[in-house]
Amino acid sequence: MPTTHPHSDAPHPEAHEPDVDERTAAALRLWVIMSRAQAAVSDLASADVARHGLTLAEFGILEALYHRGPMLLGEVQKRILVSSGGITFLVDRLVAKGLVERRTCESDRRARYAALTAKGEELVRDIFPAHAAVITRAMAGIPSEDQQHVADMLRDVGRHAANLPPAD
Amino acid sequence: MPTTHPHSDAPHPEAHEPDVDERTAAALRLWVIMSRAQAAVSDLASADVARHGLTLAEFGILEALYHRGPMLLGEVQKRILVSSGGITFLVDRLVAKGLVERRTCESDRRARYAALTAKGEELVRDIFPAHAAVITRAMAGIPSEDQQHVADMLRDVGRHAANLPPAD
DNA sequence: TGCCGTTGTCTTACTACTAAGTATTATACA
DNA sequence: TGTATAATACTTAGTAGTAAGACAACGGCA
Repeated sequence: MPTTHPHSDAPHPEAHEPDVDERTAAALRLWVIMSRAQAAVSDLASADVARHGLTLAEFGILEALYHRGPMLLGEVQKRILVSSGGITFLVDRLVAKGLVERRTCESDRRARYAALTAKGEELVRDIFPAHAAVITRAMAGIPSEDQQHVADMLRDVGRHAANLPPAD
Repeated sequence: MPTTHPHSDAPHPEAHEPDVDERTAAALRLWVIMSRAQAAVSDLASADVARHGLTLAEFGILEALYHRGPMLLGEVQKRILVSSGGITFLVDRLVAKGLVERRTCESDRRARYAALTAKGEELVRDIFPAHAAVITRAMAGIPSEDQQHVADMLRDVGRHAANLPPAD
């Protein structure tokens, strides 16, 4: 017998069938799912660092400085994917919190380094392990043995997208 | 002979080795790569819809309404992943542009539907195919035959992250 | 019926950024 | 050398959102 749902799933008369080929439909589905996954993990990570009064972007800077040592503002900017004005603003905030200091660059007087203060270093040491654990647990949705492979493919997506003409 | 790089890759004295196990390191790498891929595709998609004076969030609403028909604001909100205030604001903007209209709900006088106007419908019909093509090309970084599999895994990451306790 | 917790939208105040342009310094070249 | 171009950080103004809460209406229950 034909089953009938309590909620009608007949399409609304004002709805339109998506008329795309299966290849396109698969890409669009993947794009939506990737965005949702990224947003979900991002929310989780944000909530985690927010407990310490930090933005995800701020934490990213601290972590980069912790693991790489002092960096030029422009280098940090490229790593964190933030605008030029944004990096100035973020570093300002971290300086105000006493976690980061600016240093002049001997060989280029335009450039400034950002470096962790002792307090900043201590903070990263304190919160990094738990933060890494949160991310790791979220990412456990992908089997450990597949993670490298997925990462390789996603890296390719990033490269692909970055090299695509903005419009054509 | 030992090759020497022009740029020293000796770690900076103020840098710290990340002391995490390989499993954690892999998860963190994947997280960074996923974020970058998402950001790159998002930038591309934003630039594409910006040519028509739209935000990505605005386009998402239009597309959802086009393919599903009129929806309650709350439904749209869940689909677009935006705050409750945000959906009001976004729909306001789309109404101001003449692309969307609000309709009252017969059975619940609190609720409002959002529905495309003729102009909105025409706009989606105009720009959706090219937009889908942009996304598809970016996503081509992942071989077509792997896309379904990757989508399944990422969906799991999203579920994982959403169900994880905010902090523990 | 009248109350109470819930739901759906909207309002207000705020925030974390971006975009665009400026000042300064470095670099390449005639 | 002097000049044009590029790179680096910063400034200012603006924007797309969020968070918290108010208000109205619904639905269950005594």
